[in-house]
Amino acid sequence: MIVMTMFGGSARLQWGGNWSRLAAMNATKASRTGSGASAASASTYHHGNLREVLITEGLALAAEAGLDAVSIREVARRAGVSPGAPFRHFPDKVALMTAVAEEAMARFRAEIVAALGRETSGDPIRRIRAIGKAFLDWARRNPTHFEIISSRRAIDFAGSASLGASNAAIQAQMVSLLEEAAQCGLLRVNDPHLIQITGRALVYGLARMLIDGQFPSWGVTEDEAEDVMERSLDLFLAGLLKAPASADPGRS
Amino acid sequence: MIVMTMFGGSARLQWGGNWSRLAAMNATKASRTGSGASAASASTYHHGNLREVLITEGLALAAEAGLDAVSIREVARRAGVSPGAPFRHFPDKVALMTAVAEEAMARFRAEIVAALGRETSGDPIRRIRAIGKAFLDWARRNPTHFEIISSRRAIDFAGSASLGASNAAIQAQMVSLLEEAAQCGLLRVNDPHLIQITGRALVYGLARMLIDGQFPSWGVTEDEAEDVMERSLDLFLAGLLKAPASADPGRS
DNA sequence: ACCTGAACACCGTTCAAGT
DNA sequence: ACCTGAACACCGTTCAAGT
Repeated sequence: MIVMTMFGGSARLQWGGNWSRLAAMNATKASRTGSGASAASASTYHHGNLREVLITEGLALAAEAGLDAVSIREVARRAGVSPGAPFRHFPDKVALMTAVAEEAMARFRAEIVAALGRETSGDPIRRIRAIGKAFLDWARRNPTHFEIISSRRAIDFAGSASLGASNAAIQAQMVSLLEEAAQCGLLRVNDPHLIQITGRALVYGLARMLIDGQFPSWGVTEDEAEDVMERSLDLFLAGLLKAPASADPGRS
Repeated sequence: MIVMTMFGGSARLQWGGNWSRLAAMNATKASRTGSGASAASASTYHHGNLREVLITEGLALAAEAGLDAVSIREVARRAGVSPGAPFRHFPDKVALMTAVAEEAMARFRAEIVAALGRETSGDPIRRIRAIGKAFLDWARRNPTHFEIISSRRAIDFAGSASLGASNAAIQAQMVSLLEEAAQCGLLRVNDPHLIQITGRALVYGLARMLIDGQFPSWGVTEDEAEDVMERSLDLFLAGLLKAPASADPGRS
C-alpha cells in the first residue's frame, strides 16, 4: 500500500505496511524485568514500543542522574536504538521531556488522590493539610521528577493539554476545600485565591529548598528535613485559622 | 627570569616576565563603556583583565539569554578571546559560574541592605517585611541572577566561602529581627528558627513561581504578580502575630 | 512504517605551541 | 605569564539510505 501525502507543500512517499504485529511480539523488550525476554531480542529492526520505552527510560535516567544528565542520545542508548531514532516519535528534546513530565505529573496527581483517600476526616483544614503533606512527600521522594514538572525548563508546559488539565484538577480540589473552610467560618481572611497561592508558594518553596540543597545552609540536616517541612506547613495553616490556633492542627 | 616550581610532584618551567604593565594599558577593553577605547584595542595578545571581564560577561549573558544559554565558549567570544582562554582563570565551568554567583550574591545583599536602610521604622515586623519585599523585588528584576544563586545547579555553593558568608549574614540579620519581635511579645509562636525557614520558603516559593512561569496557570498575570506576591507576604506575616492582626501590617 | 549511520554545528576541556 | 588553535568526546538534530 503506497500513499501520497502533502506535507508543508512537498510530496512524500509513505509506506502503509503494518508493523504492529511484529511490534507486539517485542513489546516488553530486554529492560529491567528480564522475565524471559531472551527469545524476542533477536533481529528486531523495528522496536515497536519505542515511544513508551523512551519515556520510561527518560524518567528512570532523570531519577538516577538528575535532570541535566538526561540526553536524547543516552535515552536512545538505554532503549537500544540509534541517536536519530527518538526523532521519529518526538520532534525535539523538549517534546520528549514534556511527555516525560506528563507521566511524572500523572504519578504526582495519583499520589495526591491517594493521600486524600487516606485522610478520611471531613475537616477541610485536615484535608488541605493532607494535600500539602502529599506534595512535600512526593517532592522529597522524587526530586528530579518534581523538578521536571515544576521548574518547567526543558518542557513546553503551555503546549501540553495534559499538564494543564492535571494542574487545574489539583487546583480545583484545593479551591473547593478552601471555600468549604471559609463557609464553615474557619478562616481569618476571606480570600481563597490568595490563600491558595500563598500555601502553594510555601510548599513549593520548601520542596525547592530541599531539592536545591539549601537546607544545610539553614541549619537543617537531611534527617530533620521531613519534620521541619511538616512543622512549617502547620505553622502556616495555624496562622490562617480564625480561632486562637492550637499548635498542631493536624492532631486535633 | 626563569623559575623552577614543584607542583603535584612534577617540575614545570615558569616564565617570570612581567606582563602587568601591558595589561594595565588595556584594562578597560572595548566593552560597554566605549569611552575612547579605540586606541588600545590593537595587538593585545594578553588581555590583562580577563578574569573580571569573564565574570561580567557571564552575568550579562545570563541576564540576556538565561542560565542555560551561558556557555564558556560564548562568554569567551564576548570577551574576545579563544575558547581555551577562560581555563587559565577558572578550572572549569562550575568555577566560572560560582564566581558569577558571588558577584550576583553581592549585588543581592547590597539591595537588601539598601532596603533596610530605607525602612527607618524600628518595628521589627516592618523591617522583616522590608527584607522580604527586597527579596521579591530583586528576584523579579533579576530572574536569572536569582536563579543562579538559588537553584545552585551549575555552581559550587559549598565550595565558596564568599557565598556562604553572604548567606549567613542575611540570615543573621533576619534572626536578630525575629528575636527582637519575640521579645516584644509580638509573635504567636516562639520558634524563630522555624518562622525564619517558613518565611524564607514562602518568599522563595513566590519568587520561583514567578521565574518558573507558574503564575499564569494560577490565574495571575504578569501585571498582577508584584501585587500578589506582596499581599501573600502580608498574609503570612499577619498569621504570625499574636494580636488580632490588622489586614495590612505594612501600613499600620 | 520505523530505524540506522553519517554528518553538521554546537559544547566543555586539554594541550602543545605561540607571544 | 597568558593566550591561541587544534583536538577530543560529548550533545541535539537532520537526512539519506536501509528493512
